[in-house]
Amino acid sequence: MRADAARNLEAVLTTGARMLADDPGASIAAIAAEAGVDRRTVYRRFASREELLAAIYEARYEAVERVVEDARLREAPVAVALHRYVEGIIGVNRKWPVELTRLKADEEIRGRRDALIREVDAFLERAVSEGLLRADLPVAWPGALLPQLMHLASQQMSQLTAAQAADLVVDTFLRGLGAQ
Amino acid sequence: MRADAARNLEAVLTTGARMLADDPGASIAAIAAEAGVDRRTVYRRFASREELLAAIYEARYEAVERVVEDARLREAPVAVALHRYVEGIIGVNRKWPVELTRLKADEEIRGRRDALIREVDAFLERAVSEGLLRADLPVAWPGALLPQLMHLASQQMSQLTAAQAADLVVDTFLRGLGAQ
DNA sequence: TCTAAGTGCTACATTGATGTGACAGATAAC
DNA sequence: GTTATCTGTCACATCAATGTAGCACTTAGA
Repeated sequence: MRADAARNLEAVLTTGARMLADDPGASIAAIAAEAGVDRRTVYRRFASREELLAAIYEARYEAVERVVEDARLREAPVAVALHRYVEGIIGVNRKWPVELTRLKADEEIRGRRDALIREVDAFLERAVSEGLLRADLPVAWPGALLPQLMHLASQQMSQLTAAQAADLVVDTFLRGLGAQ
Repeated sequence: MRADAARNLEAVLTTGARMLADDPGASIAAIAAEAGVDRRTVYRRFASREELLAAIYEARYEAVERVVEDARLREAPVAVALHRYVEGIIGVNRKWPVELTRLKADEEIRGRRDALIREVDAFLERAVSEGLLRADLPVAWPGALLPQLMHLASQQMSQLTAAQAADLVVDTFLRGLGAQ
């Protein structure tokens, strides 16, 4: 692929992620314009809107999978792994802010998503069994809360670096906002 | 208004809130079908899609305002007011799960929204000054976190009553998920 | 029972987004 | 400088959703 074509492709993907996160109904024309290319150029790369979305999700998943791998959720000390995971995901959220839940579930993507969820769930169970997390709460709660916290910090605390935002998220996750 | 018309109107509003929360691009035809009425019936009540959305937002705002009022955020003991507020909002979230942020900001609605935010922010400041909340975190953080927590509990913990979900939210908000 | 209010249905015009075709011009890579 | 690649533009077909119209039918409320 020619270098300018690669640049345009990258611009379309990241711009698309940003705009679709803001408005899931954003048109391809609007995304193309914002990315500085013609609508037709997008259609040359992606046969349909569906395919563009899939490519964006794919890009995000790849980034998330790399973060999970680097965090070594199975072996590293839980506190260390947690912080590394959170910091990594905040970075991903900022580059690929697209919301995944409304995905029309390509079978293969769904499988990868489930695998990631299982990985993180297993990690959280380890955190409970090693005494980092409380054991007196609904099992689904930590796994649901953590992504929300990371999402929130990624968006609202945009003046913080990913590392600082991760400090805040981990601190909030473990200690809450109550005094003492 | 005739009683059956009022029933239909109510069904359109609540069904619309539910479907739009799930998919912001849901068509009026789909909402009408799900609510068990004809598309044309919706257009008789609301001149445009815009107006239907405004009516749904309006309904949600009214419910939120009632909750804020009942919680007596200015006078009641902070711990009591917090729990009452959280429980009330979780109830509202469940009846009117629509996401407000993407609203096209009718001027009057925007004003009411800002007033609500100010009210809650002032309450959270009081909670800090009375020693319920930590003072060593970014000021915007608690105000951003609390709605997310309530949203999460409303959706994910659907098996809990509003009161139980509020217990969970308040406990998480104040203590976090860390052991000890 | 009567009547006005409300609804469902069929049909139609309009708009905006999607997706495709052909071609001339630009530019990265050699 | 040459060439294969990539792009922008004009044009067109299609499709789904929005919004409107008239008419026959149903039903709540007196």
